[in-house]
Amino acid sequence: MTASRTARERVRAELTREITDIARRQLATEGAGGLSLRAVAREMGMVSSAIYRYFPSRDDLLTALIVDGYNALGEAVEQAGSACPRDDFPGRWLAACHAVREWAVAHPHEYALIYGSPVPGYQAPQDTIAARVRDVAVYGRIISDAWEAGAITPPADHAPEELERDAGSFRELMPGVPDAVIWRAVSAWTALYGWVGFEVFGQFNNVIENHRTAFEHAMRLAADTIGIAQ
Amino acid sequence: MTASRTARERVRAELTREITDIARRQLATEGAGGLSLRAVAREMGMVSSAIYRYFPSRDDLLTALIVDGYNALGEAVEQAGSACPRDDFPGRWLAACHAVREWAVAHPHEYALIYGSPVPGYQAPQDTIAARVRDVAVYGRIISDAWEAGAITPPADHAPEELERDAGSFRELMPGVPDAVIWRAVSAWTALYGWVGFEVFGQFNNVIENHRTAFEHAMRLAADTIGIAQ
DNA sequence: AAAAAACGAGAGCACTGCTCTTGACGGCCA
DNA sequence: TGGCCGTCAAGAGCAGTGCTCTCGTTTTTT
Repeated sequence: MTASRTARERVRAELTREITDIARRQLATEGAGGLSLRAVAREMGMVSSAIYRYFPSRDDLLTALIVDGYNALGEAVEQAGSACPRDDFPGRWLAACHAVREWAVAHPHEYALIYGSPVPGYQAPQDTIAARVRDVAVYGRIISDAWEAGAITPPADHAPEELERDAGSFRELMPGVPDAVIWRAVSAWTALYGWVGFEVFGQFNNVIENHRTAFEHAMRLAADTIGIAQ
Repeated sequence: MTASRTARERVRAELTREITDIARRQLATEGAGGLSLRAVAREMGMVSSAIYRYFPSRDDLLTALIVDGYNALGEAVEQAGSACPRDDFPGRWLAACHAVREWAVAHPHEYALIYGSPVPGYQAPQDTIAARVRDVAVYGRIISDAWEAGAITPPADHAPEELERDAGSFRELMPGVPDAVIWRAVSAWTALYGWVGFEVFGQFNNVIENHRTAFEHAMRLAADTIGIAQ
């Protein structure tokens, strides 16, 4: 079966990959709205209708790029997290934060695709949910590791009772962690992506210059909120 | 001069307003990408080229909507902030937070326009910067009021020296407030808009149900970070 | 009343996503 | 080896978009 694949399926896989590569380049320069199937076809020397043999619609091509984006971001965060000693929880936290920020700054349009406003008329298919949690899983692991190791000072407050059910999805990512810490982690999470979004989408233009330093300071404050000893 | 205006300029103002109204409705249903000059013209019973007498390009129409959005959001936050007793700083903070969240949930596409990923190829003109700071000015005033009243516990840490210049823009919004508090406020600010963005853009779908309660809890934690006594 | 400015309508250009049909090529079974 | 079926690129075409230009008409100004 591999023999039969070699001929046709191999060139098909190659072309599919070439399409996504060109599309990703277009995405990086023009943004999601400027992604044009016809332009991709033109750059490949194909006629536009031929692209539809590989991607049934523009949204399908976009979906492929989104999944790639999730995986690329997730991989960057995973690598950063695993580069630190396992018991250096502040270090792992900061490394993961820097990873997502640096990836986002390097790939602003791809970041916009996965964490920005949803592109109009586009509905994320189920294929994406597997890859979309790779980054948050890293944060969850850091926090549950830290809690297990006693490196998180238990907060004085506790979460509102109404939120007991809502914490369910997060408990799976942070097993054993009490709800009060979970909600503090969620809050830090929103601060992280809120900052990155502000920076990538230009809200900090002409306001902040030392982006990295300011970001790290903010993420230290976020770690404080969680209770990670620094 | 008002007499001469009445004839032509009045119908012009009326038509301009009608165009933006229809465009805003289209924006609310289709999103920024689905905003079509031709569709607006069609709905007005005009021919598409006539629209260009009122807005030189699609981007200009979009800019008008963006400015309107900034003003609407800013007004909502201002009203919420002034509805509280002036010395109830946690109350003012929470009210302002709820205001931006509720406005964003009620007008997701408009929120996406002003706080989401920038629409491709669109460059925000200078006209917008006047209206864009109305909401953050409210936060700045709450915090500087609170600091002046001694209602903020001075933080133990201080900000990195490198960030002294970067804090400049924020100092104007929070006169008299020390840098350490400023950066805590910025961090809370990113947590606020990070949360709202997550909720509006669907990252919390199938994850959180009691949005309002969870949001308020997170904003209380943010107030803690700033040091606002609750 | 005459000149000037503003206006709506229409045609047209270049572009988009997408569909359908046509002809050619390549891998499979007899 | 020969036929056959599926896959493929190509082309034409449809409906839609932003935008430009011109042409009469209407309104304002001089």
